[in-house]
Amino acid sequence: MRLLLVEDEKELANALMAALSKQGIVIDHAMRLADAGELSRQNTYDVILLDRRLPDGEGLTFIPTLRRAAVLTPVIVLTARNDPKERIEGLDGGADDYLGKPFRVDELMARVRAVLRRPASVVEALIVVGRMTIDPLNLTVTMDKSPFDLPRRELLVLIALAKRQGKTVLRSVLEAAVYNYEEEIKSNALDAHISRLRKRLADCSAGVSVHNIRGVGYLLKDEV
Amino acid sequence: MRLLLVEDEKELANALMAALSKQGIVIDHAMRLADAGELSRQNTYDVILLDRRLPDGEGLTFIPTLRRAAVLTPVIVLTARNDPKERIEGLDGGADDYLGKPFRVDELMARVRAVLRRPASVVEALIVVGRMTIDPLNLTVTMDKSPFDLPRRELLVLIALAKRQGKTVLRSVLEAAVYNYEEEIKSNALDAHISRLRKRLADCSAGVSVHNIRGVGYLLKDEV
DNA sequence: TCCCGACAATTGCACCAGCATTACCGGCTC
DNA sequence: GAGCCGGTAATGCTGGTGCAATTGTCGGGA
Repeated sequence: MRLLLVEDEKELANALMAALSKQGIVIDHAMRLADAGELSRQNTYDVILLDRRLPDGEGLTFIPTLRRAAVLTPVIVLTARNDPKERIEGLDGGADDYLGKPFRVDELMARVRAVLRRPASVVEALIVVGRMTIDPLNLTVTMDKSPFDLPRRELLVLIALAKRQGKTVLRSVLEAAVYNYEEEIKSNALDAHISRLRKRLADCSAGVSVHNIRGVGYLLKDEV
Repeated sequence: MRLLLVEDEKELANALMAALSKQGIVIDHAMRLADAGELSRQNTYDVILLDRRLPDGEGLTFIPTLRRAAVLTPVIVLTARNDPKERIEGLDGGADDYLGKPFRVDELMARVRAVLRRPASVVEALIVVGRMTIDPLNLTVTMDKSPFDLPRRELLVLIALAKRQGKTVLRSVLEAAVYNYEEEIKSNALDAHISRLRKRLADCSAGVSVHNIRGVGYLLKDEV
């Protein structure tokens, strides 16, 4: 097994490397995000262990970078920043697991094993629907090849719907897609976005429409 | 999303159910392992939340039981037993995640989402009957490959029947499939749903029909 | 064969949760 | 301060669902 450790505290890193290599695990060690990026381009890892506080930035930003490069390796975030809010940020930032420091090496190993049990995740490609092409990674939409700008929240709704194009998306999933779990939604903000999005799509005759499944959620459909 | 909560502390269970059902999540609640087993046989869940200390045994033993029955639903263990040793036991026991009590509901939700991000159980069987294809996991029905929308309760009836296609489904089982075990039914609500479902299936000439076995239950049959 | 009681099917009705739309307004940016 | 974005709330609307009354069907016993 090959593992990438992104961690700037030398002591911890060395301890980990000592412990893990005893178990036959190959470890590459990066102290900075830049190095980590380089390494991950050159090698294929089974797991990435990622510290959040790094000399050249917040570790979490590394996850989107990876995914954009179609690297699906599971990421476990290791960090002292371990209150619930931070953990939620981490998980929703794309981490597969989140482990607060200090931790025991054998717990870490257990989590590594748990993460590896999971089947690999999918790559997200471009989604074509109606006259639109949607890039969920770069958060862009083009319409007949020319850029199509949307307000941020409407964009997020559209992307969430497009990702499961033709299938119903639960209302709660949409909410999760549009809102940080901190900012809770009062009132019908989501409905308002849907309504505005619909109007916009209709105005441009985008070739798609948003349908409602009462009591369940919404779905995006190609128009016939 | 459908979720099985296995937890014997009523207070916690109620709080969770209140919070989660607001997010459009359907929750079934079991207080004992035995009930959990029964429920998991009758339904397909997206996630299982599992307490360890249960009146009829250690919760962890439930995981092998599930896997042996080829149920791949991810399991998140919730428990007060939260020292590292216990956590390792949990994760190596097959849990996909492990969350110590007390926890915040939004952290739980974040972990649920993290676990669901993997498109794991795509393996789930689709049920084909007549011109319809029924996906009991996503609660969707397609008819000749185009989506076929049904009211929620009728959908649940149809799925329950389809799962035992050609075999009789007890009236009581149907009721359990459609209603939370809390909300009891007065009158003949179930009959009404059956009636409406029949009408709808006939109108679309779906190629299936719902038969009654007097005094016992109903069954779904391919039309000849 | 007919009758009767029990169970099942159907349908109209009424209620209300959930949805759609729109106007308004505060905040942010340029 | 003009304009866009986005959250809130008021309003009207719709469709799903529970209920009950009515009608239909089955099957056993006289």
